[in-house]
Amino acid sequence: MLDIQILRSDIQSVERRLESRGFALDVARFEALEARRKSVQTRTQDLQAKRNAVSKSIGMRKAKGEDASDLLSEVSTLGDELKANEEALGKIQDALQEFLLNIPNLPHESVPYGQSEADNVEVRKWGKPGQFDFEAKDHVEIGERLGGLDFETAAKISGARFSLLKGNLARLHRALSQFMLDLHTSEHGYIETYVPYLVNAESLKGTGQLPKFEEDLFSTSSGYYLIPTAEVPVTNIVRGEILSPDSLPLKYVAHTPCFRSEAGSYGRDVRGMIRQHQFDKVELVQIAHPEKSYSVLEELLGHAEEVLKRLDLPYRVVSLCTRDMGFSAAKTYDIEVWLPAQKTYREISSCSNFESFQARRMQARFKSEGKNELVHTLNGSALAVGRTLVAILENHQLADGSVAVPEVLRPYMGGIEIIKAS
RNA sequence: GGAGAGGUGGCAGAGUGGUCGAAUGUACCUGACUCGAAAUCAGGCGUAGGCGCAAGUCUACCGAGGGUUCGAAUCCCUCCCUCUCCGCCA
Repeated sequence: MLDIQILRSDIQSVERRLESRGFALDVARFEALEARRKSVQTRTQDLQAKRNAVSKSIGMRKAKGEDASDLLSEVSTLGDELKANEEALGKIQDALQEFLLNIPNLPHESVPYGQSEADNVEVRKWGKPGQFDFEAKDHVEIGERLGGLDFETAAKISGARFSLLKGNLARLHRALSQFMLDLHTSEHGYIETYVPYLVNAESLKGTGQLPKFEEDLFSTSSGYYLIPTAEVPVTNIVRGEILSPDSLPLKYVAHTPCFRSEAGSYGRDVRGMIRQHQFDKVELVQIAHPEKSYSVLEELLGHAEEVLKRLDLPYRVVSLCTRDMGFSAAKTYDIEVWLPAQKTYREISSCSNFESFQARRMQARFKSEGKNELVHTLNGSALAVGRTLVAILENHQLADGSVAVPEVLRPYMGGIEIIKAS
């Protein structure tokens, strides 16, 4: 959520900056709501002040045993007008709140201007896409031949866009998340967390998924939502809190499943486990001092990249352009891993600085020289586990259809070096 | 799931219709005393918002949301959460 003060003071520049990300700010509507708010609020508060003053006098007279009937008749005429004003004010404030909740974040000045994915700017590349002296197979074929990847049974159990892993591939999947958690806790200084996978609407509003993106979420009959990312429960740890400045930055890591209904994505990535209703992710979250958040973003990005380096997976980092960024982000880097079968880089991580956008929704603050100031929130996948599994199968495949296990994972795999068909 | 007890400021804890944004204690900040610290004394010390150049002033907030009343922390309704006991369960 944006600070309403900047809409009041400089709406033109807000409009311009939002236009760069394809959002048309309804300036006229805002100004009309504000004008009405101002007059109704002033009137309401005047009436409240008057009522309070008279009521207080009534109390004082009654305490002395005096008659107060003149005051009672005086204040009774206020009632209807006050009630009407209070109701009107409530409606205006709800409308303003809804208006604000549906405005995306302002892009940081360093974000490249662009219309689509094609305008994202490559920041760096690491590793060389492997050369295969045989036809590189995709992960579906590799996995099915290894007997560890079974979409048909997953479809029977649940439906489309679910997967079933077995044997060494299931173990590899577990090894990946263990490895990632261990790396981030022991070398990068994150605190491991275990969090709820079902959350309330307030938390989703805090991180920006609600009210605008309800259709992307799965929900339960009892009013809970399944988390679309660990960002939601982990970031909401600080919702409504006032932190001490020396506790910053808070660094949390969580391994969770993520559930996305991906309405509207039908037809995209229908094959394989690239786009699923359920996938695992190891997520990094930092709660940072506003002055430090951009150096924290670089650091967090580096932590995600480190996973790929240790797994020996070629990748590149791109800075998302204005139109490609998510609703809540001020700046986002995507990490894309090389997939030999598709002969292209595909997203495997997304690292963002939300500045105070989520913090304002959550009222997450810290004490700064006696005053409360909003924190900045950041997060990044490090990494999406399912897609990492895909990348390993494809990049480390061997001519005979087996797959080499990256060295750092072998301790988690009971020393297995090669996954062969069973 | 059943029965009961609760939710008040950073913490503890008063307050059951009126001058209560809220006693008191404690923590914290400032000042005095001290070479310094402790102790003591004095003052300050919640959040969000409106109006105002400012000084300031007004409004709202006692788990959340409704209601009764001239007036609600206090009464009524709904919901959430915590604790105790029982049941069930991993």
